[in-house]
Amino acid sequence: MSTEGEQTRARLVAEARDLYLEVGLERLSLREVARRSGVSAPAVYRHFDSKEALLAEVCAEGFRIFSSYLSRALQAPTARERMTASAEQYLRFALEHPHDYRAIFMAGAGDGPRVLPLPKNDSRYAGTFQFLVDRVRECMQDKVLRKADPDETAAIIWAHVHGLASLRLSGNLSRAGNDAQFKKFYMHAAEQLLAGLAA
Amino acid sequence: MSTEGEQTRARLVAEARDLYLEVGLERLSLREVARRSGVSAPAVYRHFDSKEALLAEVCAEGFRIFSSYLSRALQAPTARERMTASAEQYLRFALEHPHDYRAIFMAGAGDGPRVLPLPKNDSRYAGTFQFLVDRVRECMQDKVLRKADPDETAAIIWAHVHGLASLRLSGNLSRAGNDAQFKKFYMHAAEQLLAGLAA
DNA sequence: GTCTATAGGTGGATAGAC
DNA sequence: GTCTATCCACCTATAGAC
Repeated sequence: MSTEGEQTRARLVAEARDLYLEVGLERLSLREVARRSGVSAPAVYRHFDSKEALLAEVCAEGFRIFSSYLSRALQAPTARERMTASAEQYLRFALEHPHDYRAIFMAGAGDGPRVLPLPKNDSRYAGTFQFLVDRVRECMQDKVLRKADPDETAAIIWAHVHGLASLRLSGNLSRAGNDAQFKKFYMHAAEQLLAGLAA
Repeated sequence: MSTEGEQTRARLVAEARDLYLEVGLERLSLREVARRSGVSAPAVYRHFDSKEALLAEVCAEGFRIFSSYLSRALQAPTARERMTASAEQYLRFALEHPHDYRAIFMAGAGDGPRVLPLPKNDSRYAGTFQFLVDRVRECMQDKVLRKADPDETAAIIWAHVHGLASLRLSGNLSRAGNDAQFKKFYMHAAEQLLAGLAA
């Protein structure tokens, strides 16, 4: 069971998430979140230490959704299918949750000014990379991929799917048609990449 | 020769650019640009209609630098070398001008809220894509690349280099070592991609 | 073309009553 | 835990004198 306080907290996170999906993290204000949640702005500070703490919750939710997409790829029977399914799920997440994808993988990082509450070296990024490395190792064991440094091969594959997702969300691959046509295109592209990496 | 007014205008663009390289476009304020330029904030409006107009100049400068990188690739003697040199110059630009690369290719676009003054369907993006398509056509004529839809092949290559650049700038390919090591890695990666697309 | 002064707004965060 | 009231910093942009 949940106390009223917990309900308010959950409401705040949900409304913050909705607002973030509308206007983006940078344009999200605590005042508006509070207004939509039916409480006053200062009340937010009874549940979160700062705006950043609230946004961290919003990001965490996005990451959980992302993880659920990736984990679906594990149900495929063979190593090769798990590999292609991972790429497909990754791109599906990007297309179906563009704001989350943007926040997680396209937002400023590195030496630029940080807007998001995701720390630069968040372990969840390493987890994503490790997931791909594991899929690559499986494929190498099954001689689907050529034996090589799994980290390097995983990086190449990640760059490939991230590049497709990122350019698509930026509107620079609009020539590829609608999402259904784009999906067909990127599965075709994935096959060509695998051909270059095949055993 | 240049009037004082033109000098002030140039000074404003230069200082805006410096500030943008420090704090990013979102955190750039006209007040600070004016302060650094040695003029008052309202004076900016004698040279630019709005903040956006000033930022458009800053972005244009980044695009000009980007173009100068790409054009260097045209000096290579063969189609295949022009192709790989294009990828190399693209990635060099991203590594040597990370803020510009971020502003041009990684910033919010598509359906998200726009921060930058670059319009969604700016012709300069189409120009970048066309440049790659031209390189691909050359390679197909020289039978370096397999005959296929040049647009599709160019998109795959662009996604590949953009993915590498983007993940690198996001800090997600830090395992690849320093920039020199990373450069070696991505030239290696490019070879593997070309192998998959080769005739 | 530049200035001072200011309008008019948004934002995060706090104080203190209840 | 929630409220009202408020502080303080910052922003873009304009008005009008010089």
